[in-house]
Amino acid sequence: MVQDTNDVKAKILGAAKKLFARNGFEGTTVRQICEEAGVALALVSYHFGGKEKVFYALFESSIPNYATAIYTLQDPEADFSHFIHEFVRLRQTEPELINLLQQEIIMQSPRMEKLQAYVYTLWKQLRNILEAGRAKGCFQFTSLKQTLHFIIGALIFTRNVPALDDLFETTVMEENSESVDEIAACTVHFLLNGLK
Amino acid sequence: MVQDTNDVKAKILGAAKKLFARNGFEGTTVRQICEEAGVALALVSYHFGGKEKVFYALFESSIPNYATAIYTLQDPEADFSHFIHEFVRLRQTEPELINLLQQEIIMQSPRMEKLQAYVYTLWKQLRNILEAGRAKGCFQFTSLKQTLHFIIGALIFTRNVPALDDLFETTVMEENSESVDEIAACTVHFLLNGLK
DNA sequence: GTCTATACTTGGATAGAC
DNA sequence: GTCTATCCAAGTATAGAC
Repeated sequence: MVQDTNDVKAKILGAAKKLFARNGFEGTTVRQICEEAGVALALVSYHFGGKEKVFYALFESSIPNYATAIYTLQDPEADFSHFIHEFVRLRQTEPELINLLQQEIIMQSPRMEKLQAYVYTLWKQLRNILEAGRAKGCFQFTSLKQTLHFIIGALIFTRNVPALDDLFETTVMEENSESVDEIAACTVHFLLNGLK
Repeated sequence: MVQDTNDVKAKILGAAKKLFARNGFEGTTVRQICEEAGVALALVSYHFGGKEKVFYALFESSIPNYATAIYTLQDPEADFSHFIHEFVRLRQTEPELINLLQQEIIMQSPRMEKLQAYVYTLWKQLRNILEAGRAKGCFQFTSLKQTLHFIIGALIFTRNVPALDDLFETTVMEENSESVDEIAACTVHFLLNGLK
């Protein structure tokens, strides 16, 4: 596989990531992707075998590398903090991908079937941490299901939401350009308190 | 306007709500809507003037009636609790609508422009409550922006997510069939702790 | 007001030249 | 490997009968 091939494939993936995140899978056309990527229409089919294959290729490259951390569950609070930090980092690194994933989850799209495996291991870790914490007495909550929904919802909800920007128009510049670690620390603090 | 007209319009709205929530605006066809509603293809255009008008009609009926509560901000904790209860009730009453709204928000769809007004008043209330609580010292948080994102994310994230159901397969039946008030109380508890 | 049939547009995928 | 031109399926909206 020569260099040019990788260039084109990467350009298509980049364009698709941007457009899928913004307009959804159905709302994005192959023509848009190719125009954004600056390549001919036929190349999506040639390199990937169709629009849907491009979609899956987006996740195959990024997500599996993420959920590799092993949690001992000896110190659930530390594990929780680590998990949140990792997720916030992923969300900052790949906002479009998280955005897209969120769409597919709430739509219960037919594509979720193949994405399920990635997502499951991710949230299974979180569930294990929560249960270990409850057993050890450092977390208190009545409904595991509700608690998981709170946390996942708070984590996955995209930060780049113009519809919310209006809410900050009159605010003093108190919190612009926060670093990943600051955001993660803030998130851990909020969620950990919720578990008391 | 005779009764039959309302019946057909209601059937179309019901079908559209269900399908939009599940497949998104772009992922839903007028043919699907009409088939689901059991009416002829032409009637969407006849009664509403097109697919997009059906979409807006869905929100015009439900959302404005919601955001009418007035908050005095004398007791931010009580206001917060009331706000959460109202939202949880809305989410339980109109899960498809919240689902759809969430999609449109995170996609930053072109339709959000017309929905913005509804959404803005809703979250402006929440923002006011948070700021009042911070001023009075009953809420502590560093970033208003992050905090709003946590709460909105936790609230708006759909509860009916098959992709998450697998996470509960081995759980004992600890928390099935929770009532609206139970869920709301649980939510208030979690989020209020996060604000300490 | 509701139906069937159809016009018109757009989308995904491919054929074939280079 | 990449392009242009084209095919075919599916979409929205409308015309016209009832």
